[in-house]
Amino acid sequence: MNIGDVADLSGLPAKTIRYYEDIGLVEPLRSANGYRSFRQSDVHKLAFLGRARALGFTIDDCRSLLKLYADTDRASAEVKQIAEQHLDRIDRKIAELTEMRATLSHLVEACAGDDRPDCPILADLAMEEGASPAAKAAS
Amino acid sequence: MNIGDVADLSGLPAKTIRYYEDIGLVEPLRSANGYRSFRQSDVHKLAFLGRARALGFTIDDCRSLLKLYADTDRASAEVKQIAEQHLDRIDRKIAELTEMRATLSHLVEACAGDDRPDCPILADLAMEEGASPAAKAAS
DNA sequence: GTTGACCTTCCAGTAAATGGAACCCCAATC
DNA sequence: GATTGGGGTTCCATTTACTGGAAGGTCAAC
Repeated sequence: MNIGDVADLSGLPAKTIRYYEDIGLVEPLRSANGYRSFRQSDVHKLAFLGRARALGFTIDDCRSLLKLYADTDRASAEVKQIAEQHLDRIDRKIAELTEMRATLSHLVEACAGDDRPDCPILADLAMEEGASPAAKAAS
Repeated sequence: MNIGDVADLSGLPAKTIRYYEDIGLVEPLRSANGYRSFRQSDVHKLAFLGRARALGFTIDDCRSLLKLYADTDRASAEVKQIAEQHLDRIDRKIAELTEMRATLSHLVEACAGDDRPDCPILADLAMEEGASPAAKAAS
């Protein structure tokens, strides 16, 4: 199978598939004309990668997950550990974004958003006197 | 003031401050010995940048915000628009992460995490028969 | 035989820093 | 006076995970 077909099947852009070969995630064969020639197993692996990436796993995680998938003697604990660590990363990120969101939405609400120059958002960023209480609390 | 002092005052690493000069966010003077010489206004600007970055604004947003801050004839609407767009970005990101989190935590819960090889996480990524209902629903 | 859709490689760029090497400056101490 | 230590300087490479684009080879069809 050529790269275009695999792209369609796996949902990954051809460019990304080439990149994945580059970094050693897949190793397609080559046809006589130099075209990459993908086996079913390559397609399967790429789809696996697509789903892992969609869940936010890093490429490094994907590498480990693929290795574990190939190893029928694996302990599910190893897989679970990777997933749990990723879950932690996600939770931390969500917490961070939620905090940003809270501060930012207070500021946005406080801003008139008209043609006058007075702006609590800028005032907060500049730590001016009279900036939002939230800003003062955080300082 | 030298870069080290400014780093302490603004909370930004010296390396980052140099980077910000590189991309034109600050323009410190230079002393005779070639050292950067920061004015109060530079320190203030850097602290502003630190807070804007902490709220997740992009460097490009920061550039715009600084420009607006400097322009006493600005309309607060312009500031608010930048902030609202950023709020949207944050919301989208949170939504994305929340979805990942949901799927992933289901999988993690379903995984025994012992020394046996059977693993719903891998099964889901590989779209094997018997993978989680969530995975099937998503397909 | 030439068009058009494929495919190839390689180089550069993205966002926002960060790490490190090699080297300069300055004050204090032996 | 030499050296040590803690600043500072520049420049280059690396990070993450691709993505865009240029220049060119391949192949089936009209």
